[in-house]
Amino acid sequence: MSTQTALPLFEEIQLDPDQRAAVEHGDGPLLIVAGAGTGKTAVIARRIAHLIASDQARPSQILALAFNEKAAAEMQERVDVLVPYGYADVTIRTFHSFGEDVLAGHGMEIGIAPGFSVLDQTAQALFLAERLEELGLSRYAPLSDPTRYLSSLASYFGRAKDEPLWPDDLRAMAARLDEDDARERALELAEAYDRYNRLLWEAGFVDFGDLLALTLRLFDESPGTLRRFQERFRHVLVDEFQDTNPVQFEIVRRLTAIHRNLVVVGDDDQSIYRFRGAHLKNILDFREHFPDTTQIVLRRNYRSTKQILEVSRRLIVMNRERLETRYGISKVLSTDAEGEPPRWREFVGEADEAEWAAEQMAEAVSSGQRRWRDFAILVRTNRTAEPFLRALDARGIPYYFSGSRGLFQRPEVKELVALLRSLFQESRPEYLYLLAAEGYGVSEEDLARLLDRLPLEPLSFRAVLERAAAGTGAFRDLVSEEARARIGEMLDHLRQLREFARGRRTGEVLYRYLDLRGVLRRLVSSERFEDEARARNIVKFFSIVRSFEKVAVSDRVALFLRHLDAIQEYGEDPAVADIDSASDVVQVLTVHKAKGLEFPVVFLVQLAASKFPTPNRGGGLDLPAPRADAATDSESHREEERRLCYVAFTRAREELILTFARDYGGLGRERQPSLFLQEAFDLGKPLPVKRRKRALEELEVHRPGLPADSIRREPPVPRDPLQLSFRRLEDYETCPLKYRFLHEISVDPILTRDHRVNFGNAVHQAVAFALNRRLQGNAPPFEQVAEVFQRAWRREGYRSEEHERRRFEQGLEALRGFVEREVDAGPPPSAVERHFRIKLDDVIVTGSMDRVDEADGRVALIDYKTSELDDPEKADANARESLQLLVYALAYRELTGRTPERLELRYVLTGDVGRAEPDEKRLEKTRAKIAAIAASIRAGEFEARPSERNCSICACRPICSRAVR
DNA sequence: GAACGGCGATTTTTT
DNA sequence: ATCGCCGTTC
Repeated sequence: MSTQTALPLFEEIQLDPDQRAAVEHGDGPLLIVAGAGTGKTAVIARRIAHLIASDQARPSQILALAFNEKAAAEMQERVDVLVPYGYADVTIRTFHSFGEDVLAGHGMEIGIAPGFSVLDQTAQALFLAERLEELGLSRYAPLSDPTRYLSSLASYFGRAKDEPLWPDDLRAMAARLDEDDARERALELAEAYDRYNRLLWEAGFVDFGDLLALTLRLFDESPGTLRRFQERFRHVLVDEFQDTNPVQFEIVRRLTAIHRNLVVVGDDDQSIYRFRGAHLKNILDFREHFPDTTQIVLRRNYRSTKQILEVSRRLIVMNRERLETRYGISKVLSTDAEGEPPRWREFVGEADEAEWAAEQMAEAVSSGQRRWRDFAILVRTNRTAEPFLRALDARGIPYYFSGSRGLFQRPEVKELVALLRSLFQESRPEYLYLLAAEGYGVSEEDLARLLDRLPLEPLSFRAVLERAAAGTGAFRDLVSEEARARIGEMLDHLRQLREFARGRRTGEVLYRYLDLRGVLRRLVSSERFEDEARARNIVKFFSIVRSFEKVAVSDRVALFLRHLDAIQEYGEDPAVADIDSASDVVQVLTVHKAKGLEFPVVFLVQLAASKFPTPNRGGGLDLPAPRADAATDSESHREEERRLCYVAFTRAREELILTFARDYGGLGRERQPSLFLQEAFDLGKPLPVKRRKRALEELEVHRPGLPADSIRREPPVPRDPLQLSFRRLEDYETCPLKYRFLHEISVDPILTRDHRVNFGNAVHQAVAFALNRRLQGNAPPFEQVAEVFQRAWRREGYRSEEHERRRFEQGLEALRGFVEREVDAGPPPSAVERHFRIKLDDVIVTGSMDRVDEADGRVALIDYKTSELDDPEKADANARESLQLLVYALAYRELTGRTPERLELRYVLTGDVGRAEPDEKRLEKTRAKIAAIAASIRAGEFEARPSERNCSICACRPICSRAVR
């Protein structure tokens, strides 16, 4: 857009010749290829104004579609400025809201419930979860974890609607797949999709995808309705066309089929939404669909310096799927602005990189050259932004970080959730723990001493806290004076609130709590930027409460908590609150979020190999298309990433600074610079790899972190002799903090037990019983085994009675097979549940082998598994690498002086067996691993190792402040 | 130059 | 649990 600030008399604003041609184009299809910074939204707005001013259309005959609300709002704003007073009823909408209107007005013509409601993402997840059993799933709802695929299913259904593909299409495509396994999976998904749609339909719901897919169906099945829309909207304009998906394109094709007044604006080089169904082919093939289309390429850039554009171009021409290569056109951008060439810099560690960036900004601001808001730090992923936030925090630089989720992970929100649960869910003492630790600052040591009492007393955790606060009897000197006071205060607040909560709404209860604690007063009067963020997050949590109040039959806290359970269980986690974008703050954004924005100075960071571009990983569920070969797939992923990088480059007006570090932790070697850095700067061959400087990164861990986010560190206590079991080793390996929680603080008694643990215990007991009887010489009848199983069965944790029933059946069935295979037949065991206790160096290792077979002079150690085995081919590898079996092998050798010949994992549910021979190398490594873990424990190292994978199945998640998602 | 094995890391976001 | 990268091995 022109930098000159003309008065809003649109005839007078300068247009360059190409822009003018686009604005004044007459009838018929028009493709405007608008490179970065060429003023495309301005051109659409100007064109709308021109259509009106030149009497080609009345405002009500114009429809402008954008793909998100931000873009629609911006367009609206510009049109409002340009159009003379009183001409404001141009229809400017997102595709989805346009579809919603169409369906609201005409949906009944194809049988859509009048007054349907639209399910947002969260509501859709809840809907799916509630009706999971009705979807006819087997593979995609495993009994061990029925909701595992829930969000994948939701996005699979969404992708299908983006096309759109209907259940019969999916079935037909599935049937054409060659491979049996792939075909079965695809058919299961097609069936579930069909049932999901029917359930939605019957309940009077539509999901987001339906807003488009059903609109298209309506147009196809109700020609009269389509006709009405065609006659009403004589001109249709589409912004960001490169990010539209097929169903959106089909909708605009229908709408413009008669008059063909379709204008699309887009840049094939900025298509970055493939993951949500956007198809580059919409824009690449536009000319095939409209052979008579006029094509205008905007080449004049009004944003960046020549130097920035040159580097950007050097990068983007590496892509093959482009309009330039397709049609031999030129998209070279021109500008008069000159500036410094973009520069790149490498650093040793990620903290250096972040601190350097923060320092650069601080200097420019303190010298008066820049304001904070002139800067943006662009990151590829939200989760890697942390070092930058830390560096900004450390210097007191105000910033805005737009994470896309994480509201429930914020300590201020966790505290509120813990409060509500402590009030109304006595069965979830873990939240009482969390409230005490995080909300009221009771120290971990004090809490640990209280937890230690728990197994000794017939008391609930709450009752133990009561006694500790009262300081009676055995509890008198258990906790510090300070802890006593804090626990007392907490219990007092809980009592007051429980009284207060009778007949009151959730929001009122929360408000009362905040008032009691003086939280709002503190936050509101604070000058600190983080406190404002905290306050906004609390407000956002309240808005979730409010939206629940709207739909809930009755707003009791208990009901809200169930709602919250569901939201959290199905992986929904709303974004943290937004800040006022007008503030003078540095913006830390993902590249996706930065699209459409511009900044005088852009730092694009973490441009290192396998950070950006991200590795191509399948994930998710694929529509049953004949799979493209892997090479093509990974190439098109790389091209999408390259476009993303191009978008990032072209956000910069004056300065573009690219950085990466050699070391981001992890990787045992130095990082290479990103492929894109090499391409853009023509660096040629990657630089030689050096070993990474380990010590530096180790220090990173101890750098003062974000407040309240790390567990308080205590001096190591004497830990000799250290006793480790396989379970402890594994827990420590997974996450040292998990080890500390479970085995040192002993939080176990207050955690809610997972149904898988209960299931596994019951099966194991039955297996052990049967094997023991066999060992004693007489195989028991199956009924007895079943009885043991039944007695060991615990009912906790299942989704529903139906789930529990099916799981029980599955267990029985598996045991039946097991008894046939291994009790009624086969060799008898030599030992069952063989306990051991051995000393390896200075560590006592304990454990219990499920089964030992010593027949014909060959020894086999066997462990029974009740987990599901997806791929039987992996069984041997699992056995080979099983830490558990390796520990047992070491133990067996220690006990008997001989190495077992074989290690086996037997999967009770499927009957699969994984076999391996223990090899000396692995045994040695295991021994070393045990020693290393022991050393770390002795040194008091309990740094959390949070990851989605670890945390999502971790029992400690409710009480852990380091848990992710 | 292919095959294998160890090791580390595990998105992006809108409606 | 899986996949990609990269170094090692044949």
